[in-house]
Amino acid sequence: MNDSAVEASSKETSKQGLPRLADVAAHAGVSSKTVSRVVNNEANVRPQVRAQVLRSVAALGYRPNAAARALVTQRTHQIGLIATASSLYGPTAGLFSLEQAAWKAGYGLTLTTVQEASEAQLGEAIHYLMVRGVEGVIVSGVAGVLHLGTSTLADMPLVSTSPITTESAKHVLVDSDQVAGTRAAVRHLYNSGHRLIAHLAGPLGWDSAARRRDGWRLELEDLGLHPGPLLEGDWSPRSGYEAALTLDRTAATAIVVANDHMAMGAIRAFTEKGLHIPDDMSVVGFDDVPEAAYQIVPLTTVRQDFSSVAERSVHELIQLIEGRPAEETCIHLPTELIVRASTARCFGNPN
Amino acid sequence: MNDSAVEASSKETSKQGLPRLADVAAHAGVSSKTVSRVVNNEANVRPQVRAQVLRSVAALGYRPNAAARALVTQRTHQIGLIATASSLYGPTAGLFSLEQAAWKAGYGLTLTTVQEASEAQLGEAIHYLMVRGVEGVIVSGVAGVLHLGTSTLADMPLVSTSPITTESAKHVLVDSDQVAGTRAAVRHLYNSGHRLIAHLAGPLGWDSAARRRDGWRLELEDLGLHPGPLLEGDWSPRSGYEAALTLDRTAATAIVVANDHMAMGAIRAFTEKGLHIPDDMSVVGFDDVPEAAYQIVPLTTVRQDFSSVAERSVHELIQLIEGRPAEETCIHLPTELIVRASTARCFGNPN
DNA sequence: TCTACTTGATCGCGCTGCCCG
DNA sequence: ACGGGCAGCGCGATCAAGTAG
Repeated sequence: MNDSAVEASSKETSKQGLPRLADVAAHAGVSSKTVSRVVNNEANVRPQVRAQVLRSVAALGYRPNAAARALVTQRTHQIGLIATASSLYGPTAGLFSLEQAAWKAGYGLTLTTVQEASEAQLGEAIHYLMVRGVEGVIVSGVAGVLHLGTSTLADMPLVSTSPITTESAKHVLVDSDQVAGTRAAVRHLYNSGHRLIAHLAGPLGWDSAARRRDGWRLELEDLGLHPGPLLEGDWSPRSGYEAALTLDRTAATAIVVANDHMAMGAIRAFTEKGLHIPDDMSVVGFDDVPEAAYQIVPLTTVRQDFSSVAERSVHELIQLIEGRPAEETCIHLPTELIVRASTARCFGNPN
Repeated sequence: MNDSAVEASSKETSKQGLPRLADVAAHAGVSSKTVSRVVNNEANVRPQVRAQVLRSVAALGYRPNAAARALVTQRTHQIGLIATASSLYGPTAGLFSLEQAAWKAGYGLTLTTVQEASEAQLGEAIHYLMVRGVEGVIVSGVAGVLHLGTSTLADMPLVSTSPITTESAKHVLVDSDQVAGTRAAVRHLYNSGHRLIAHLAGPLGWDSAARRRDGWRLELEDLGLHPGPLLEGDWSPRSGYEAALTLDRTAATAIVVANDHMAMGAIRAFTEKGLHIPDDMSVVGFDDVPEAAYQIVPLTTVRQDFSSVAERSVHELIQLIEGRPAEETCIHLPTELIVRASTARCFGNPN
């Protein structure tokens, strides 16, 4: 049997039926303050007493009441997460890492969603979370640049994957290095002989989409090349398919796509048009979703490390919450180019 | 000593710097109880007074303190979500629907994760959530059958996508009708002339995987057919790829795969072995992930309506929380077979 | 006696429920 | 019909009191 059995014995009371500090104290024959000391791992309790209290805690299945504790300490150890309501791979991939990192650090996660990154919706979301007592906020996978007007909002520790206009020492950006990601993709294509390199961007209202486009353009310029056609999708496979259908086959020999799912749609479209991947068209995705490696044409892509972003976000946020100022306010984590079979040497340009 | 009465006419105080009920009361020139009435929309407040209080609330930017309120009312309007830590499409797809449904109903969502569906981990997770004051729990995307031993756990309103052994009027199952899903897939293949129909299952420790396998087997039996080979993966594209590699090409002309991502891996494997999809092998997936329609061979699959499952789950949970007993304890929502290009008529069996 | 350690009584966090005028 | 006083939810903090060396 379980020695820490959670069996409700007969005596203790509480409106919820859960045992309280006082019940443990009575059971252990000490004062409630002593129980509090033990529960909070304070010093200056005799090992004997501590052990006895611990035994009573286990016997009664006592758990401290978070509301009461929050009321008196003014601390909730809760983090709020604001996400855009969508099942995009990127935003959801880091979610559980976020929760686990928070959990390890002793924080809980309260989730809320917004439709768009307007100041109004963001403000509403943050207030919603403040009412619930969160001590900091992570904004993940939200479209644009964040504007936070009022002082109470600016005072809230906040980590975001999008840049924030508000001047505040309590705001930090943590994200993959999008620019470096598409730069690497372009360089890979260039080294394979491609000179006409298109880009299929995500919705350019999203900061991450804009930054991926910038990386593509910047690298091309550094290479002395003119940017190829620029298309725009909405992250969905369908939009990738539709955008790729509009691409003139003579306009590019390769395309950098802003995420894997649009890349899959694009490959489907190219295939329908009779182009062979990669011989007639090289395609690079972004994200490295799990199925990317197992497409009929395994996808060359830029891998993002979503867990690292999540863990770093939680880490930085907790620093902020606990009053340590951020050392860097913009943290870009590396991406990695994964070369598979959707890119090939371009023989049109034997370089 | 402390003339705490009327110090705060226009200078609100509180440890967090946030205004309290008493500050609003002072500002509006009423008692704090009256402010409480207004904030909680209680009756018996003159419109004039109500308006004045509302004005003060707005002027001070007052938001009620959730911890204090929870402490006294024993209600938090928080729902806990227990999920398995993984970025599987299914579990995450319904997540934001869950949050939005909860939000609409006036509840917040607290997230936690478990590694496996053991009683110990689940009990731990539920306790973690109880401490945080959740009034009900949704268990989503967790592997096996749930065993909840102790009485405090059995008393917690709980909605799950997995069956629960515990006898409790407060536990409800809401999920897609997995059995009907794979049954429909098998029937579709049968109607296309297939007689050798294999199954690539998810990890059979997962209840949903077991139920999908059952549907496959049951339909086959109803059709008077022997079940074809049964393979098992772990939901990942890689596992689908590896499992499909082991399938003897004479053993089946079609395969029902327990999710789309394994189906993609399987298609990749078949393609490598020189089989053409769908001519040499028909493949049916499960889920209808967004990219399924945009594969080079668009995937025939069984669509699950994750938002409906999520919304229904929240609905049922709130019924339970508010003391209305469940009318049904097992709710299965319909799935839909989406026929695309990965299945074709089997000419080996001209039927 | 003094110091170091250990324990307990009392109060109040911000809010709502009860009961009163 | 309307508004206010007061108690107390469960916990941690303060400070005083107790025990041993």
